[in-house]
Amino acid sequence: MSARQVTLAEVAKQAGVSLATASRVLNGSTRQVSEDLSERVLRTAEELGYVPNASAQALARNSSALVGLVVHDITDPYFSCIAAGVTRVAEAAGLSVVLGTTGRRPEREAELLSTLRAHRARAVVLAGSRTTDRAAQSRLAAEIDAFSEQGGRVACVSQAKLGTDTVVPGNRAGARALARALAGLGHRKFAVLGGPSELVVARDRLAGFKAGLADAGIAPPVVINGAFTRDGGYAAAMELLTSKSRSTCVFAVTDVMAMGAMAALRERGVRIPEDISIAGFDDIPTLRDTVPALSTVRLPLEEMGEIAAGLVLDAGGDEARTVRVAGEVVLRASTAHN
Amino acid sequence: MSARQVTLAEVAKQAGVSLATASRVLNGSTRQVSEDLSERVLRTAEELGYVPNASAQALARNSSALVGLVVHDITDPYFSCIAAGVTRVAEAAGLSVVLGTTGRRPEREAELLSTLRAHRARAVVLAGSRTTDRAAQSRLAAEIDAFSEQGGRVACVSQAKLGTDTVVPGNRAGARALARALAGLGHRKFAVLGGPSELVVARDRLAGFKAGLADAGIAPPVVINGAFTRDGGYAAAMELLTSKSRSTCVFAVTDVMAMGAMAALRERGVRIPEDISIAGFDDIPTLRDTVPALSTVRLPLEEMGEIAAGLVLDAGGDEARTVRVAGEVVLRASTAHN
DNA sequence: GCGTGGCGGGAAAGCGCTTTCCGGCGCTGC
DNA sequence: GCAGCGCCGGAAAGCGCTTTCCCGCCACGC
Repeated sequence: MSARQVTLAEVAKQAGVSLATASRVLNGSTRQVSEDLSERVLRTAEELGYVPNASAQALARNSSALVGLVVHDITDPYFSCIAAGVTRVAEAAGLSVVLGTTGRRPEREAELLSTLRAHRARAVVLAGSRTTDRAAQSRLAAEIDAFSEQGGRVACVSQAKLGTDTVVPGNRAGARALARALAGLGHRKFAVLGGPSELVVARDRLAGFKAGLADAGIAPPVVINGAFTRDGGYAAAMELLTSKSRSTCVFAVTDVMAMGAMAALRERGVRIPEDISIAGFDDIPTLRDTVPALSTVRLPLEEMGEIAAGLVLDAGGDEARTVRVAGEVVLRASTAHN
Repeated sequence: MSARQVTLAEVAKQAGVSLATASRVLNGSTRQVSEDLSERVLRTAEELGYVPNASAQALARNSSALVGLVVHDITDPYFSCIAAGVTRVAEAAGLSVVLGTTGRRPEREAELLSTLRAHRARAVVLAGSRTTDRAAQSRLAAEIDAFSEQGGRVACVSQAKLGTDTVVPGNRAGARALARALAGLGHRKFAVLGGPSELVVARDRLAGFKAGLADAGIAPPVVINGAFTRDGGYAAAMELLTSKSRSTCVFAVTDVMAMGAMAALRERGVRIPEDISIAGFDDIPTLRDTVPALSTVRLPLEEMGEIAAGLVLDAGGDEARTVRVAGEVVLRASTAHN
């Protein structure tokens, strides 16, 4: 084992050309190489099974074929959808995706960025939710600066960051429209299962929802915060049930939380939507077949990943670009007239 | 922008030591460095914000801090769970995961492996399902050889491959046990929604299920093949419905397919489990809250990812190791007595 | 006929690290 | 008191590639 790798030098020697020529042929350069030399090199490379050493190329070019992707939890369908979009675009561009997961610890984001910088990643997509944790934020900001100084681009999904390209889903507007739609069904008493208050996404959705209720002249909702996960939704719903507030409609700021909440409600014998209506946010594809079908705000998650990757890959100016994607209210069986 | 990166040389100069010493301090070497020099280097590195150039290290060491992970579709919860396990272990070991997706095209697997080889990835976990496509298989086999020759380790999940470490879920045994359990509920007429016949996983599960039915003295099931996806399950179930076979119980070889199948049945007004029972395989966590709760065979997916990563990261002997993980039959509300 | 340019090939200088090898120094053991 | 050894620091040789620079060659213009 460990038969050493075929190098460019070997190919060049075998083909009877110089290193420079071989390099020019095998890796697009601006310089031309004559037809016959070129063909000879190509053939030799093929015969020898030459595979360029990406580290060496990265070192020589000071830029690698890697693009980073940072998510909280790849298991969460929200992130895996975005990841699918990012990888599709990156792979189409001949780049490899390096996946980093934070496990929802804010400080990991900066660490991962630093690693990515060490690898001279060409670009990185930050899909995590922005927190309001000051220390983590400023450490992250510093890393983002360092990363772009070094020549890499960074794009964020759903979090506007200092001078980075951004894909911004209509969290506020979507939640607001949802609130109005639910009010249109006749509901007057609402509860919101919110995410942790330091997550900006959670806050935006909550704020939008409140605004929508206000639009309809409805009293502010009861708000219960929980983790941004299935279990968080479950716990929040349990808390809601014991709180004796008599809401007729619950908005969970995330489809995944809504799933947990529905489980809790069912467990307690609360019927959906007869006893209580429930809506989520994201429209996770994997969850579309659940019963009752979940009312939600559809976000084109994979597309958002593609857009982010697109932004980060075509160099663009120095200008930070922002692409807004709208959420679309989708009312299904989990919400009924009141 | 593009303020050049701080290099080891700068740190060394600033700290007044040689390159060698700085390298020894900053990146664990066997050689000792005196207390005061060591501390000086560390401090200088910190002040300057030194981050080692991973490409250069990889080149010099001829081995990178990258481990590959190849899946068909990161959006599929089966794969995202495995991915979570792999990344957890890899990140804990200070390595970065590069994620490759095949989009279920068999030939992509070899391509990705080749890219990974170019990057001198230390190891790779192949989580895709093995196909019986001869050409793709032999191309893949060649790449696996090349990869390990070059010093990288490769592990497969659910597909025994030439001399690679493997994590083998009990597909056959699990499906067999499931069949017996369902027979125990009194069912006598079964249908199986199988995956594409060239996928070994699909075939194993089907074979195991048949064996289980045989154990119980039950006639072979009607088999309908479809894609290994939600839509595949939907289509297969539709076909089943039009086929007029009067099965009382359906086994979809995958939870995701089962979800599609349930959607199809519901659409046609078939009640689950009153009119027909249905079971899946995998026990996808995201799908555990669906109604009716899906009977299935539980596989510890994240753990499988962890095991695979563990195998591939601790060097081990030349021996190819195989770890079997058992599936556990979980009967829930989607299957009823007949 | 000779100067001028353009073109394609090759030599060689890096890119930022790791690691081998060498040399100096302070000990130990006789 | 000195040979010998272990220890630690530094010089320098790569690792495999890209790219600059130079050089020879040919076509062309006067």
